[in-house]
Amino acid sequence: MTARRTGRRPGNPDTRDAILAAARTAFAERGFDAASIRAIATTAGVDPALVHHYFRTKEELFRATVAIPIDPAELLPRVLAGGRDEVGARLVRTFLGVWDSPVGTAAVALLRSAVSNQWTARLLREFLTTQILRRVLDQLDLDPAEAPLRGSLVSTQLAGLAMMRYVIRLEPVASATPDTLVATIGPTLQRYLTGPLDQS
Amino acid sequence: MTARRTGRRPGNPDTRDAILAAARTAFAERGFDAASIRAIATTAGVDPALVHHYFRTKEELFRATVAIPIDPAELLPRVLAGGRDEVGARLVRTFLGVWDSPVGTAAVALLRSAVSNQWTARLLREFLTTQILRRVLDQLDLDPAEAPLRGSLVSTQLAGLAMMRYVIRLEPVASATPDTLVATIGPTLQRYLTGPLDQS
DNA sequence: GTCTATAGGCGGATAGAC
DNA sequence: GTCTATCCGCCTATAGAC
Repeated sequence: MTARRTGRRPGNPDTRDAILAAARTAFAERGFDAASIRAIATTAGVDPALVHHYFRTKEELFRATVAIPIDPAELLPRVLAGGRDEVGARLVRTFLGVWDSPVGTAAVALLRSAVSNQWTARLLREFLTTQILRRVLDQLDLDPAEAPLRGSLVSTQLAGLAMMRYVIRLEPVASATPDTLVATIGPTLQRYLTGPLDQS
Repeated sequence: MTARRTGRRPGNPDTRDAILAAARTAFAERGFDAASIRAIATTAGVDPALVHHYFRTKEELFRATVAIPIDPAELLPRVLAGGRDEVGARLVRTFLGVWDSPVGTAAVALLRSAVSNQWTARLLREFLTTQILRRVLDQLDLDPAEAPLRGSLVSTQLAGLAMMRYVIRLEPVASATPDTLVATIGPTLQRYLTGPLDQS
């Protein structure tokens, strides 16, 4: 009776991590459909059959790839702490912090895949609504009648920022400094969250 | 020597149009990679080989699908006419008019494909920069040092709007009336185009 | 113009030997 | 745990008969 009788995942941890890392970049660069298990296995230096051995299906591999590294419960308090008037700026800065980090690879994978694949789109939509938007909106104590619209407006701006900066790579947004984007896009989010909804 | 000795496209126009229509919806719903010539042919009620007969390759079929119906030279004057202070609002309204129309199907196809396919991403990027942004920015007579940033900021907001409304279908943005979106997002574009770039 | 037949490739998944 | 062998499917594209 060893100490790890429960919760132990099957397989050699090193091999498993190598597959996960290769899968993360593959899904981020090509999206769910275009990424192939065979290519991922080659990059990881393992046999394709091993990928199935560890993750059973391509879908479960994708889930393991994107689900692990994003934990909004840890980040959001930092966004919501501090003055209510700077929520927009802090939201942009935190957002960029996640996407510019290694963790952002998983986010790119999710966004890329969500566009050409129905069930990943649903995954993204549910992640947005239940994990991010609801928490932010709850904390800001908004009019319940307006909150959903405010939340989805924020989503449009942040999704577009991610698309242009990390997927399409449109300049100069793709290479702009976080400070520039915080200064320009922060006020937009601020107005979507706490400003008037009709006129600027 | 008939009147149409030159410029006559090969093939039966009806069949050709049926293929084009089927291709437009297929590319819009599934993106370039996932859409198949076989499925397009089935929807159009023709033989797969005919698709190649008319359009040679899948890539040329895609080009014919998205290139024809979008002509910014016709729309942009409407956006730019009138007061400089309402450019943002008119830009949103025109944008929604295009995407909500049948023509918008081609736009969805381009956006969806651009995410999982390099050469379509380049197609979209060049379309944005040379056909849309340059014309708008030129007409507004902006500081040349700031114009590129302003243009790409506008792109982030419009791309995100398209993503959430037409691809991910996040509510309530997906079902919002044009008036609502013009009132909320118009001011954002207005500030990106003519407002201060540092603070709101 | 239209269709049949097929070449030639890559994909996910599985069974079973070692 | 790891790998070989293989099934079975879908794809684009082409040659050539009708």
